[in-house]
Amino acid sequence: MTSTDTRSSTRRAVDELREMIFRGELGPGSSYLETELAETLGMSRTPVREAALTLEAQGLVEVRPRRGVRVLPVSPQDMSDIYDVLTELESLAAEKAAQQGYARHDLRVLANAIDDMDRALSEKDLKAWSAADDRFHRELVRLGRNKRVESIAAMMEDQVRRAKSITLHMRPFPARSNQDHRDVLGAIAAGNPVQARKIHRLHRAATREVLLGLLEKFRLRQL
Amino acid sequence: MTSTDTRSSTRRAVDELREMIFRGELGPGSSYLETELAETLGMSRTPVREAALTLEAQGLVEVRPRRGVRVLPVSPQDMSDIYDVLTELESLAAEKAAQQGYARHDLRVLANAIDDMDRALSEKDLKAWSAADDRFHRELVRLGRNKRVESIAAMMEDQVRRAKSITLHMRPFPARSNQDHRDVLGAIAAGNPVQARKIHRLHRAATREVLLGLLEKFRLRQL
DNA sequence: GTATTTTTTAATGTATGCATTAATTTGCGG
DNA sequence: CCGCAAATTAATGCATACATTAAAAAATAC
Repeated sequence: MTSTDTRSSTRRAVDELREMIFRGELGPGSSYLETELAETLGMSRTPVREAALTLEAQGLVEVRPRRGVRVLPVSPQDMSDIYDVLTELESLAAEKAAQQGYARHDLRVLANAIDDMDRALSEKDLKAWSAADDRFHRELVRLGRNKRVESIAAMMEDQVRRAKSITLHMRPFPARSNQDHRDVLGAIAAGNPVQARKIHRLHRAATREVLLGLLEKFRLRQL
Repeated sequence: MTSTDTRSSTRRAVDELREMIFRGELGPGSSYLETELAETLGMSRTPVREAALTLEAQGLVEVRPRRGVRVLPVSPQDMSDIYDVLTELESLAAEKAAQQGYARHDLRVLANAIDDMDRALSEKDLKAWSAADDRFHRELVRLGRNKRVESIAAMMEDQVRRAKSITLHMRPFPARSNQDHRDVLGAIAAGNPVQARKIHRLHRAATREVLLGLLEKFRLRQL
């Protein structure tokens, strides 16, 4: 574990800081000095600075001269903006995926994710459901075959990760959700781009409403 | 000019390298060692490295260990991907802008850009036309009031900047284009989100087709 | 007690040095 | 001559040092 880590220090810093942010170990809104972080990660400031710049570009932190690296909190407005972007880009991906002429075989990751969600739901395992849901969305985007969409969607997902995991257990049980997933898969398999886009857009819009409603209901101004 | 530049070296490096990339002084596909760039910019490697990371996150260069900083070329596939993203996000912006209830006054930057395009066209000044066109699109996105969309659209525009300026003079005279702009403006002023989205989407899709057609016609595989 | 200026502190921005290691060149056997 | 191994080169990754300067604290004036 110590000797076989071939990653550069900068890379390690990026990976570890990301995880710490996702786990909430670096609190949203709090600031950390380069020196502290370097100390924590057991390396010098140089790779930490480079990691901070990278994370800033990914929209996870803000580097403020002399005030340290600040973990960006996510407001309801941010959530709204991000889900709007995801809705557009994933709908595009669904449309494009339906145009690729994929065979059943190409769609099996998607199908498996749907099955996993069903299973997780029947076992009331929200965490597993959420993981499978992410897998579905990520694979859908991948099938759309647009590198920019892939990386932007990944960035947006990262930005809402904390907020999603916090609200996961407040959500109404996502029973209906999987029907949408099946319909999207069906439209893609049938090579129907218009339908794929339309269904997925509605699905995403619904998720957005649920999420934003929760933030409102529980007065979550900052995540 | 020397004493009043308050920007940090890293910031200067980012700005100057960006400009050099846009102007083609750093050729697409070519690589440059950190040392060379530092030499060129008259600073040490540290800020150059940081700038390179930033530019990498913006999708303008690729940092390859021991092979230097490579200016990313843009392929027809890239153009296609990027225009798809811009089409989606700007259409969203147009829709949202139409929902904001903007008064004539709020839309005057948009209106001015349209007038500038007309003027530029009548004077056959393509460069001025292009600048005004960019202004129109940037302002449209701004009016959509979504920070993520703003920054993503700016990134995508940067990535195609070189390619656009190269193909500018190969394009058919963009005479009809401004009617679309006026219609979008009209739909926003009228508070008609559906219409605004629809028109803008068609407008963008048309631009996309023209651009991709040009790349095909002139066999531009790499820009 | 509050506002203003001065002093102090400390975090950053940048340069530099050096070990590491990928890439290149050289040398050697076939 | 060609393929492969050893030696060399050089670009990077990282640590470190230090000047700069914003922020904080202290001192002073009001």
